[in-house]
Amino acid sequence: MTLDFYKKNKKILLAVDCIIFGFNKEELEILLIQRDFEPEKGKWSLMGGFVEENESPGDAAQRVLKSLTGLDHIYMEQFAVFGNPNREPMEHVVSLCYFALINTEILSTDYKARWFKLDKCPPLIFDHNEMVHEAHNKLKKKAALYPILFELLSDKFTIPQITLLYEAVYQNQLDKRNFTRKLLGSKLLIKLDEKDKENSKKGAYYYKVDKSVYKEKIITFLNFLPGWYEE
Amino acid sequence: MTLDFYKKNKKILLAVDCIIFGFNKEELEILLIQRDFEPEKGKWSLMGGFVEENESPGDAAQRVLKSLTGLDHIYMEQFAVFGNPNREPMEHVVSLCYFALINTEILSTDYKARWFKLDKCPPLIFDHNEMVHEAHNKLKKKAALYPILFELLSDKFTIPQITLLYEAVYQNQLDKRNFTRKLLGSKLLIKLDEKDKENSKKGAYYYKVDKSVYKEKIITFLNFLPGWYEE
DNA sequence: ACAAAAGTGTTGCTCATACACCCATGT
DNA sequence: ACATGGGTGTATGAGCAACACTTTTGT
Repeated sequence: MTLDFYKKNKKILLAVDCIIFGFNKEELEILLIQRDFEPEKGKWSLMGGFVEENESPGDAAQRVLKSLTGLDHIYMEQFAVFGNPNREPMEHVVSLCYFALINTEILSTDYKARWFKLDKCPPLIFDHNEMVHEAHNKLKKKAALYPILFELLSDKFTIPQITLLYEAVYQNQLDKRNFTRKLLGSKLLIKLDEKDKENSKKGAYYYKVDKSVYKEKIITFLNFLPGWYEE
Repeated sequence: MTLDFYKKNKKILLAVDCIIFGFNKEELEILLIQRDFEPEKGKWSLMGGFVEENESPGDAAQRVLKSLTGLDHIYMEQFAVFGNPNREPMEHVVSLCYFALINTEILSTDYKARWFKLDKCPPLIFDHNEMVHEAHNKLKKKAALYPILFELLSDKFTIPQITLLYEAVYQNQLDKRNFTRKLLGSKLLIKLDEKDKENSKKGAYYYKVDKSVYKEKIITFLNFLPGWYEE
């Protein structure tokens, strides 16, 4: 074999597709776009794009995320590959799937995308519904061990808000009292002086994430949800 | 945009690289090949190949694994993407990384590959050393929650053998007494009548995996190694 | 008899769950 | 005053780490 080894026609289309999660204070949502080109024009779809010659797939995914949300440095993780030769009708496209977590509030809304509640997701093109389902599963597994869900919240937040977030992600009731204790025990939160008085009479203190601890914990097991099993 | 959208020259080379783990009764090993073509001819490398037009990346990885080991239906998992534009000198190649677990004993040895102890891995081409390192990390995380390491053992095995395996993977001493209890408590093992008398005077009973429980547990958390933290 | 490895019993501790209860405040 | 949601205290039990101890058998 020679250098021609590389020249044979083995190149294929490589795409990235992004499952963008957001949290609207009550439910987990994903950001979808309406396709404005064929095939499947007009149908809802994940945001995606092709990996260019001179970028890495991770860069491609960040580029796609930025083009849709205007945001940089989004938390993002590659979690699956969809590559059946017939998954798209026109040609064999291998897709690298990324899930991303963004704080909805920062998002400027002049882009032609719409938030959908995860459990009211419309039919999507190709195998995108399956991707969404796998992304949610992966998110649940990851977030049970790593405190990544804070990426979905603003800089300051209350403990009831975090609890609602976990309940939305796991579609499960939590004992708010015990969960509060676990959160505080994690040493991940810094209590602020301010209180949120909108959602209760007593008011709930705002907290922020201790970034130094977070950086540590995000690469270490934490196990926020013991006793939670997948599927 | 039209169908020409797909026609633009966005195709790139997509490869799969396989980190093949084996266990020689004492240490964790990986299977490497000596490259017989340029570039980097003669240097050690992971086994890899390009994804063809009409196959999925998973199929490509199984094809690569079979071509090197002669084995079908190998346990395998995609765990990373390496795709920096300059990771290979000739051209941009995006590589999907799979780790695989095989039982060394089944392996016919007439293939031009060699087992290396994980901690005595030679310098490899490109970013392959980094891939091996990430594969090992991923294996540790996964195996702490799922009983996948049995894929590395023969159909029957003793508890001391499993313990050695876990010690090799985590490069850590285990309390054999407590670990024994945990293994038996998992209900994953079926005790056989036969004993292995070669490694001790008393002899250790052989066990086999209860496949029905295994199928269940392999998709559910088990937490074989609580208190083990990554890195 | 003794060494050496397999495997069991027991204890103390941590931590998750369950739930009673107090706290702060708007109406 | 009382309803409402925020938050703390405390008892129970499961499971893990530590380690003493028994079991089996080749020499």
